[in-house]
Order: sequence, then C-alpha cells, then structure tokens
Amino acid sequence: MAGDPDRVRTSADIAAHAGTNPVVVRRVLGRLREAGLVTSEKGHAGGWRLARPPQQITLADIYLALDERLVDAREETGHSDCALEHALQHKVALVLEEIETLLTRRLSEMTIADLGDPGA
Amino acid sequence: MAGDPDRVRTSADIAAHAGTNPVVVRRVLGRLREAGLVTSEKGHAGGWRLARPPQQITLADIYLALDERLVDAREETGHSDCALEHALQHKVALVLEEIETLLTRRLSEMTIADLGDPGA
DNA sequence: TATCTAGTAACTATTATAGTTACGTAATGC
DNA sequence: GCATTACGTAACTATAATAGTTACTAGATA
Repeated sequence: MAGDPDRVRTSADIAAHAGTNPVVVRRVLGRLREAGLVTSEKGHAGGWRLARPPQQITLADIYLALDERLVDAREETGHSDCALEHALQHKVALVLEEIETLLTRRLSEMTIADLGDPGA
Repeated sequence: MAGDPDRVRTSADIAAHAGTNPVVVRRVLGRLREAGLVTSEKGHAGGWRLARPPQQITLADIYLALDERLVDAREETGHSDCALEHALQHKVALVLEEIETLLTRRLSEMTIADLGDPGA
C-alpha cells in the first residue's frame, strides 16, 4: 500500500497478495484503523487506504498499533514466595524495558515510505 | 539453587518449589547441563548442582543455553515476490540484531549470585 | 539387591494463532 | 428500489507450540 498510497484496495486483494484470508486482513487492518493509520469504506468502491502519507507512518506506529510488546508489562504476577525469583523478574523487567525503548526508537526512525528507497 | 550452591537438589524438589513437574525440570536442566551450567547425578544421593560458582553464571549464559532468541535468524524466507516486503524484513532484521546484542550484553552483566544482593 | 534418581519416549492438555464459513451492515450504481 | 460490492464480526475449525503426565529404563548407592 505504501507503494501506491492513493489506490483503494479490498481485503480480498490484499489477502491474495499476502497469501492469506480476507478476514484475517480485515482483523489486522481493523486494528490499524483504530490507531488511525488506515481508513476503510464499505460498498461498491470501498476498501482500504492509508490515512496519511506513507512518509508519516513509521514502523513504530504499526508496532504499537498491533500491541506487539516484548515485555508483558506484568512484572509482578505475585504468586511467588521466592525472593530470588522476584529479584530475577524485577531485573529482567528492567532490561526488557530498556530493550523495548530502544526497539520503538529504532522503528520510529523508519517510515513505510522508506521501504521503497534503495538508499535508506 | 544460587542461594545454596553446594546443596544437591532432586528434580522433584525443584518441581515442587516451582509448581511444576519433575520431568519438565529435567528437560530444562538437561539443556543447561549440555551448556555446562549444571551437573546431574543419578542414584541415591543424586540430583542437580551448579557446575560452577553462581558468581560465574550469568543470565546470558542461561538465555543462550536455552536458545531463546528474539530474532528468528531467518531473514530471508525467500518466497516473497514483493520487493517492499523484502526491504521490510531486512530492516527489521537489522534492528532485531541490534536489540539482541544489547539484550545479551545486559544479561551478561548479571550473575545469578547478584540476585541475592539487595544492592545490585 | 532394594531404593533412589536422572533420562527419555510417548501421550495428553492447554493455549495461541491462523484460517474458514456465514451472515449482518453500509455504500454504490443501475 | 434493488442487486452488487465490500467491510464488520461472530463462531467455528485447524494448526502448532508448549506444558504437563505417565511409564519405563539405566545408573548409583546404601
């Protein structure tokens, strides 16, 4: 879609291109729509379109829209009676937080328009 | 085990402590043994023990021994005919490699002995 | 030699994800 | 108005990965 932003595509088209099912496409794009990244329209000339220029959509936008997380955000499941296990979970959580921050920073440096640029 | 390194523990003990099954424990510790982190002995006084002092076992040792990886190392699954998708996969792989490096570096800075230290 | 423990194969249970079918709703063009 | 097109979504099935379980073998020790 980034390659030809003005074109409307149906979930069937996208599914065929991706080798998957239209319903799966609608599920995923539905979440991107909730995040304001794409729009959809029903009816005859309906389909999916980017909500803003591809230069203004980063991989971090998509990553966050789909709720992908390395960290599960549940540092304390609580039911452990072992102090060492708590310490482990806490330290690992701190590291994962640092990792997650770096990841989203890197992803936010890449727009989907960049994917077409040979140099980038 | 880090808290009392000289004590031998059976997989049944460890499983009870962890709320799981002895066989599961043996499976996991078996991999750590392959990596040289723990030893096991059969028979009457048998069980599991750290292969070296807890000050010399890092979380990275364990992470790598268990083959945990953020990156799946298969950058090119190849069957994509879409250039943009290739570009995406490549860029994401580069980022994940950077992330993975940082992660293992952080984990290698923590030994399992540190888990008991309140200050660390 | 009885007992204890790891080692391991084989099976079942659970969970998450993807895929599928079916049908409702909205928009368009005739 | 009405047929057509496409999204929206519920409900179900398929697949795969992981965890858990049972059952047995092999080795070590008292």
